[in-house]
Amino acid sequence: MARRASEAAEGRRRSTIREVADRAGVSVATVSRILTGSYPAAPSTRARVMRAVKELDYVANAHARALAGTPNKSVAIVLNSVISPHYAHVAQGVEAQAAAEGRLCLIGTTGGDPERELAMVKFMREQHAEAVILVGNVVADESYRERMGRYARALAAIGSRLVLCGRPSLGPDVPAVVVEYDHAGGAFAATSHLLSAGHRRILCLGYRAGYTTVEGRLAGYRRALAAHRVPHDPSLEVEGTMEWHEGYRMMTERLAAGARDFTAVFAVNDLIAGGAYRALAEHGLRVPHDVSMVGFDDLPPSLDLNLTTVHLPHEEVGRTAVRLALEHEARGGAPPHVTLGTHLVVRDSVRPLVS
Amino acid sequence: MARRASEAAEGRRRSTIREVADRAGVSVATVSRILTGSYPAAPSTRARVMRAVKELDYVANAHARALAGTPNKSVAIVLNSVISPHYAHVAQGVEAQAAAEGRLCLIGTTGGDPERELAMVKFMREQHAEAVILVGNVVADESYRERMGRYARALAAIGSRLVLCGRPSLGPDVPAVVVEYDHAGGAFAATSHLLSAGHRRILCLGYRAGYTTVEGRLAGYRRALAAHRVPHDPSLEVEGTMEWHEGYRMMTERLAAGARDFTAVFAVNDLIAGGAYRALAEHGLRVPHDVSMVGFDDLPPSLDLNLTTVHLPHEEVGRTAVRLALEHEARGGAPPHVTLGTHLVVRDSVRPLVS
DNA sequence: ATTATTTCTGTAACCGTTTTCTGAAAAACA
DNA sequence: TGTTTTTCAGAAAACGGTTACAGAAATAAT
Repeated sequence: MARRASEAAEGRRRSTIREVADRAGVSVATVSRILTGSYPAAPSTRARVMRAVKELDYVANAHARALAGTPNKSVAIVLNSVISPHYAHVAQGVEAQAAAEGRLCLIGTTGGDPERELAMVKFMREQHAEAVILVGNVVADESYRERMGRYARALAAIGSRLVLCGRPSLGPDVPAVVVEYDHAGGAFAATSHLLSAGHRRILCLGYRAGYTTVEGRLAGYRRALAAHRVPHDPSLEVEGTMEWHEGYRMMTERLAAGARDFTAVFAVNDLIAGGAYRALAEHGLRVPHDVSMVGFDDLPPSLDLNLTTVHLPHEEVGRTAVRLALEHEARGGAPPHVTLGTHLVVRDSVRPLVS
Repeated sequence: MARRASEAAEGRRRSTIREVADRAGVSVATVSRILTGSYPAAPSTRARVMRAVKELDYVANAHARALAGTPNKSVAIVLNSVISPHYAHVAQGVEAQAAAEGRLCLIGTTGGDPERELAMVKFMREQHAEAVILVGNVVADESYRERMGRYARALAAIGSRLVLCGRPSLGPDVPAVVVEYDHAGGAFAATSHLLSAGHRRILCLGYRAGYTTVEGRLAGYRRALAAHRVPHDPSLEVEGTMEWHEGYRMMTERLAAGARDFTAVFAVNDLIAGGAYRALAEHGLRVPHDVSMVGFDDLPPSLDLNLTTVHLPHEEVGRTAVRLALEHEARGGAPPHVTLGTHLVVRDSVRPLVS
């Protein structure tokens, strides 16, 4: 009994190409050639080899194969978490494009911790990933910037690529492909939409310093206000993270605090919008009848809430990241930097302000 | 110019342990020992080696390392798609547990195609994954069953594990770890909740033959009806896939077809519930005032809709899958089979029926 | 029947590590 | 100082494939 357990623990060796060769009565070279299809073999030999493969349930050792020449093509994606719908959609795009280009997809998460992200990049480099795709926000201090720069250059030196996805470049000395969204443009459009409906007191939910995507969205919000000559009121910008319960908290606190001093809400993402929506409902306030609202992301919750929101091409960003990285790997030159456009999806969460 | 491009295309070789050794004036063995920490080295030697490593930006080749002994610990997850929140949560659990146990996480998607799933399993076997975790539904015919059985046995023979996650066993001759949900139990609870509120005409949205999770949920629905001695009416079971727009379609068609012949809805998942919700709203019907509703999954949309639903421990399933697979790998014996419980989360989408 | 081709298969070097075995130098002891 | 023990570092053999090179067998050409 104990023996059986330890036997299982060790795990019997998997069969090797040599065993296949012996069983088929040929050399390992012949087996290799037949399996990789790199050279025509006599039909009878081929049949014998295939039979041996089947009988032994042989599969090649990807590590050995990678070592010997045929590189094991793969692409790595590193993100905060898989459960955030935004990241999930990007990951889906990456995976799809990677599969389409015959690449395996390695995945790792960081929980938003820059240290873990750096460790992941190093790890993926060991795995010989052809591209390491970093998705989403981090707060990047100088030490981070410098170390990530080293990694980027090291990757570039061996024909691999660092890709920054949905975040800005780290500077000219950090050779990385960048695929960004036009956060500011989207926020400008969303806020303008509210302003055009006559709203002037627009609550902005989800401000947070250091997070570049949020900062971009906030900038768009402010620019729109300025363009409509609406004075900027800092008290309308509420700080919080990009989660449902934070949206709920921010709105609940605001309503509890006293007078309702806004007629519309710009949420920096749909999750926040969802939480705020519920908080409003609990205070008997309805969207869009009592309060207008726009979100950002166009992820599933906005469909349920019938929310007007800014559409981001999540999957396309993932696909583009992979495509550009592999193209650039082949072509060389300066790493491309693209900004993908956004557009407003108008549903039914905004009403003209009647005063 | 052309030269520069081709130079980039080839990608200069990455530095090897030999180059580090030469630069530090020691042998490769010493470098290896210092880097793996497998043996104490003299401080001065150590310093020289570390400096060389830094200067060359050296990282070990994971493939060579795996080949030479230290196996490259990894766990593979294979799922239909990453964007489905359910799969995303499971994937998160898998990734978290894998990281906690010091494993890399390989990921692949199949789009629900059994052939692609089989190919993925083979592929992951080549990569020496310690566990291959299959998540979610497939329609399994006899040929699939037989081939997957072969793979499972081949994996078992080398001390690796096949894990079926959220789907039933393939039979006693297919050695696989199974981590299931109690779909029927959850559906029983959800339907009973509606029945206890006095509802008798309960629409079941999302029936689909061959999909085991759906079949389990449907069975629970029927069992609850039987337990309350409510006659079974097949016309109340509407066929559709598990997506938002399908929920919308099913409900829209139902309402367009004529009389409203139900007072409550049991959606086989929250996405369907969300779509149905919107369709109801467009017909001026409100949840829960006019129609009661329960969903299944307890994923984000249910929070936005304030939906009473069946909670599934998605992440826990992922974590359990990894944990059991690795434990079993170490211990041996018969592969474990666990069924994780569910519970009803009561929010505000059900009202007692007043007749 | 020879010779010249063509087609197929075997031998062996190599990919970049880890690790066992062994030897040299340094430290501890007498 | 000579001997024994301990520390540290090197040489070389794996690991499991691919592939350049060369040789044998089979076919085609003379």
